[in-house]
Amino acid sequence: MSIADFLHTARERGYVHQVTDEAALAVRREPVAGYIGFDATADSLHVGSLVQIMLLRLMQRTGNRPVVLMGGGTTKVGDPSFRDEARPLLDDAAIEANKAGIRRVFDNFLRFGDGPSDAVMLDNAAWLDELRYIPFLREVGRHFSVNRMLSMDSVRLRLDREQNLTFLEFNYMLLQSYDFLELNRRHGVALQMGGSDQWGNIIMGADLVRRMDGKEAFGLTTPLLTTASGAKMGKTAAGAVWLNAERVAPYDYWQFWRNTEDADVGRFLGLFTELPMEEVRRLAALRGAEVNEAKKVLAAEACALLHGRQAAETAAETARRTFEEGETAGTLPSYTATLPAGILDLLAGAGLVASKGEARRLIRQNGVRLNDEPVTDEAMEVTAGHLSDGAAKLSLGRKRHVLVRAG
RNA sequence: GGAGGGGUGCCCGAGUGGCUAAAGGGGACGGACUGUAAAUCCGUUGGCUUCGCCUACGUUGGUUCGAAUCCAACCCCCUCCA
Repeated sequence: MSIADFLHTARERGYVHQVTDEAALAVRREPVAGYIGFDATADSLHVGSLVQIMLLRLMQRTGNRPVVLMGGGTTKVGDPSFRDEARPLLDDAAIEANKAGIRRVFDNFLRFGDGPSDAVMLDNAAWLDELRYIPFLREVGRHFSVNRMLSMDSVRLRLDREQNLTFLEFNYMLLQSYDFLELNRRHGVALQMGGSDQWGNIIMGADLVRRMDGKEAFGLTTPLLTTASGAKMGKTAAGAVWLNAERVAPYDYWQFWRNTEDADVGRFLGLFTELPMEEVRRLAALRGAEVNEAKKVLAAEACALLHGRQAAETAAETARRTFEEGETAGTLPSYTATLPAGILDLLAGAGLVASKGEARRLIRQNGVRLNDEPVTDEAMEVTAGHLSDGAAKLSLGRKRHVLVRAG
C-alpha cells in the first residue's frame, strides 16, 4: 500500500482531472499525507463535496494519511473563485458550530486518530489568526506575482464579468497557498487535492512550498462533477442533498442515487462506491431497463457508506414496496399532525411544498394523492378516517411520499 | 472628489406613466410517455382567509386619479478622470 496505489486507483475510478508531476509523487515509498480544504460556511456538507470526501477515504484505504483542513480562518475571508459575489462573513461561534457538524459527516467516512494512516482534522485559523501582516508580506507575499494572479481563470472570470473583487478576497489565493506551506511544515503534508476549480490555488501553494523550503509538494484535482444533462450535482426539488440524516433522511438519500441518469451510473459507481472495478464495469455495461439494477446497487452502496448498511437496506426495502409492490411501507418518512387537518396544511407542514399556493396549484395539476387517490378538492379535510394502521400516505408527484400520522 | 452608466422575480434579461404580479429564456415543479432514466410534448412557477385582498422592480420620501416607469435624497456596483 502506497501513494502509487492511491494514484492508480484514483485514476482508474475517475477521481483524477490533473496531477502535478505524478511520476515524482508515485515513487514515494512512505505514506503520504494529503489534504483537502473545506469551507466552514454551513453545518454540514452536501453531495457536491462527496468526491472530495471519497478521495480522502481512498487515501486512507491505500495506507496514506488524509488531512481534513477546515477553513476556519479563510471562511472569514471567503473564496471568490468562480463566484459572482462575496460571501457573507461568519462570526467565530457560527464557524465553530459548522466545524462540529462537518466533523460528524467525516466520522462516517474516515477513521481519525494518531496512527500513520489515521485521519486528522485541522483548522487553518491556528496559523491564520495570528498572522502578522508585514512579516507575511516579506516572506510570503514576495513569491506571488500579481501579473500571474490576474491571469488566473478564477480571477479573470470575475474581472471580465465586471464584478467587484475586493482585496480581501483577492488574498484568498495567498492564504490558501500559505495553508499548504504551514501544513507541510507542521504535519509533513505533501499533497493538496481539490476540485478542478482549485487548480490555480493548488499549484501556487505547491510552488510556494518549493520556493520557500525547497521541498517537493504536489497537487491533484478532481473533475468538475455535473450530471450527463449538464446540471450541477446534488440539487433536487427539496434543495441541496445534505450528508446529515437530520437534513436528508437516509431514504431520501437512497432515492437521490436511485434516480441517477442512465448516462451517469458507471461514472458514479466508480466515484461513490467501493465496489471492485470489474463489478463497476459489468454494471455500467447494462442497457435498457437493466440499468435499474445498477442504479439500485449504486444507491445501496452510496447509502451504506454514509448511513450504514442497515439503513441502506431499510431504504431499499421501503423503495421496493413503495414502487414495485405499490403498497404503503410503514418505513417511509413520516409527518405527525393533529387531525383533522386541511390538505393544504398537511402538504406544507410535511415539507412537500413551500407554500399553500403551491399546494393549490399542484392539486389543480393532479399532482397530489392521498392513499393513492387523487386529491381534487383544495378544501379537503384529512381525518382519522383516512388512516389505516395509524397512517395515511400523502403523495406529491409520482415519487415523493410522506406518511401522515395523528399526534 | 469629478463625469458618465447601472441596480427588475430563483438566475439571466425585456420593460421607461395606466392594457404589468411584470415579455422572453434558463432552472425548477406537476401531467403525458417511460424503466422511480434521458429526450420530447402539455401545464405551472410571489403570498394569503384565492371569484377577492396583500406584498413586490436597490432604500426612503415626493409628483399624479394612477409609478418598476417621472422628481429628490441616500446606499451599492461598473467605466473613465483626479
